[in-house]
Amino acid sequence: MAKTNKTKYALLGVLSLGPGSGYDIKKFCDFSIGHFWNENYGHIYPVLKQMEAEELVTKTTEHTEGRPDRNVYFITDTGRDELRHWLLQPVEHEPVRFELILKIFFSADIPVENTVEKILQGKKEHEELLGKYLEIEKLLQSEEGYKGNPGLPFWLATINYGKHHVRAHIDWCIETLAMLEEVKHQ
Amino acid sequence: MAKTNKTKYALLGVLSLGPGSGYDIKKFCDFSIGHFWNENYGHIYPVLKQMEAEELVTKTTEHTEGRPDRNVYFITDTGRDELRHWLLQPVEHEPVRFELILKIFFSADIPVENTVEKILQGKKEHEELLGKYLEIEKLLQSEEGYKGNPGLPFWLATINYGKHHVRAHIDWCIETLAMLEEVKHQ
DNA sequence: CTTGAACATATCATAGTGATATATTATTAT
DNA sequence: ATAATAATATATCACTATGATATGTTCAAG
Repeated sequence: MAKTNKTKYALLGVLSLGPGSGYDIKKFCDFSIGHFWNENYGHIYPVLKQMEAEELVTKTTEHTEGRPDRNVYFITDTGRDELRHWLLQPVEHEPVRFELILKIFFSADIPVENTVEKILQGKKEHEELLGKYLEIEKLLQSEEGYKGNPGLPFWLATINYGKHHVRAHIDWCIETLAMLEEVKHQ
Repeated sequence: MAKTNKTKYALLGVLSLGPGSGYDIKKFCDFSIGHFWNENYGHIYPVLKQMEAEELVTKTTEHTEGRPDRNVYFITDTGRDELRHWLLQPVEHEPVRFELILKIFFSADIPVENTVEKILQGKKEHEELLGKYLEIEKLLQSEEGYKGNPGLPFWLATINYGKHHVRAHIDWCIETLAMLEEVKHQ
């Protein structure tokens, strides 16, 4: 059996919150779930077509002046069933590939300064991410529209996931920088 | 420009530690770098061929009785240069896809028990992983062969990375389970 | 004496990535 | 005023990655 198409379920999930075009979906992904889920046009458009053929979504085309037609997709009842079914399934094992750690593993013969540079760069990026997460968290916890929404605790949990992982990364950076200092003075 | 082939550099890295067959490389990946880097045969064999054409590796074929020929690959000086060049480059941005978190995000209408089940399962798996990492760490720090090896601090850093991330995940599980308890009693 | 793990290479269908093509409108900077 | 660029919108391409499967032997454990 080949790999299952995860994009399909991600798109069903997004469309379950409201109809939208491929472009809208991409925007939503980048803004709301981008910190744990990546989507790109190269996959969104073909998968939407495939989902239409499977009757998981329907399409209405809005004609606009100047710009290309807007293909707005709506989730069907079949689509909601398929999403629900997938949500109830246990999570599949996911392969990992952390390029930074791969480089560290093979970096014994590389000038320490270069490795330090890489880790400092990653630390900075993760600190910025942490700031972003704290802002989103504050926004979600504020009055604006979200209060009482049954999805809120779940959205906060995804932000909390980001916070934990980013902090773990920052802590690792600090410890690894200390290790590299020791290596330098040997 | 298409994505750069990361497998190539991973294989160069493994072969820089010593020659081996595709099968040997796969074993090494699973055993030594599997906690942060995934490789599979579907990519190893074709990429080794491609690397041979690029003269990054050379091949010698060992004939054996019964079993298929063993194609043993050796890294060339060109290969070492290419590896070194890649190691010095900054780390590229990597897309993320955490299926568990995607499911959590869309789980407001799913029975809480089902979500609890998923998180408990993930927590258990990560606790087992943590145990495994602590064992590997102890092994690396013990006398057996590794003492004084210039790679040791770097290998320990990759294990430390695993420890931090696994602990972050476990902590998130605990907090999320508490959140779900609250949701249940509302 | 049979089941299964280890040894060893290879291919296939499917899935995912990032870049690019195309074209208009609105906004911002010089 | 005008040039640059960001936003809106869809689509495709080349390449990379995954997991399953095919093929076939040897050796150890039950």
